Amino acid sequence: MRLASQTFPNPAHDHAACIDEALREAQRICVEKGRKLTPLRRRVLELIWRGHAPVTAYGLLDLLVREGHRARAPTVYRSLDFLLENGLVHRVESMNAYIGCNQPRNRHRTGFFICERCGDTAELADPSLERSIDRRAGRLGFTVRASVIEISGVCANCDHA
Amino acid sequence: MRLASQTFPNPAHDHAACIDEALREAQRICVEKGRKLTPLRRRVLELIWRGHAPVTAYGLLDLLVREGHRARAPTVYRSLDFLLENGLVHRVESMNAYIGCNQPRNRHRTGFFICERCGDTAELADPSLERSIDRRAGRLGFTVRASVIEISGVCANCDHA
DNA sequence: AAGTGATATGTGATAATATAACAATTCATG
DNA sequence: CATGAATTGTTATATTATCACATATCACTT
Repeated sequence: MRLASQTFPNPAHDHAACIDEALREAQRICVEKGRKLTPLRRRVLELIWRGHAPVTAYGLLDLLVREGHRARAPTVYRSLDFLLENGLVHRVESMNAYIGCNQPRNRHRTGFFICERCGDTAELADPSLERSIDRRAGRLGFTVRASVIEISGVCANCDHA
Repeated sequence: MRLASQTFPNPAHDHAACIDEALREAQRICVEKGRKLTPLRRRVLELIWRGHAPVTAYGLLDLLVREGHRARAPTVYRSLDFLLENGLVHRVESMNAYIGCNQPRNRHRTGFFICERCGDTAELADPSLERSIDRRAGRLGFTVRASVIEISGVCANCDHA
């Protein structure tokens, strides 16, 4: 099973399975890397995967506190740092928010299509987009290290609604 | 004369002329639109054009205060809002910073190549990049409203140095 | 020139996002 | 169980951004 679609999630998909697979995959990756997916980190990742929309750090903090965890900002940011380092989540710069990575084994340069209505976000590695960037970088003599590609608009689900 | 290059600025370029042209063009655009480029807004724009690297809002505030202006955060943000609305500056999401727009007459979707060493940034409208995004959006049934494309790395000037 | 409404700016407070610094705890390993 | 490394807790603070309301300025009318 794929972790998450390269398109927008079907509103009817089995999201419990989706979360479950994301957590299993994260666990496997951490084991392989010799990193520890502690209960806290695991819980934060799970909360991020609650939906397919980006969540803010303070949103996560709220969720943790609500469920009785005596957490503060640094706790959340440290977990996020761990998850980011290990490619398990991405930061959405234009929203100061975080979203689960759907292909954590690929050190890809991905882009996000973010729906302004429902918040749902599709992450995708688009080779033609990457080639465009690389070509342009080449012409500039620019060495690419990281790329932020965040496209906002309205997804098909919301457009039809 | 072009407002600013579509490539990285030549370190030897006449930056005073660069600023001057940006301000004249901004003035013309405001007149055409019936908007007022007040002394404050003009000064903020000028400070943004001090260099070719993005500047933060509080960085601008510092500069204003240093030159004796009794400014506070809202003053700066209001000027930035005006300049953004009128396409005279862009916000760089990945840096929480602002940079002068080099083609303020085009309602373009541009991308930024940002040098991590010197901060200098090249803004460019890349039709092939736009096509890639539009094609992908089309396949997703996604309606694009805005795009954030920010590529970080090392520019040729710094790479050779 | 004075009145009026719209626009712009000043000012103090606060919200939202993120990190620093140090203490306490846990955990793997010898 | 002793030890050091990694993780988490805790307090404070830095950074980025907005709100709310007061004041000032400007364009237009009379």
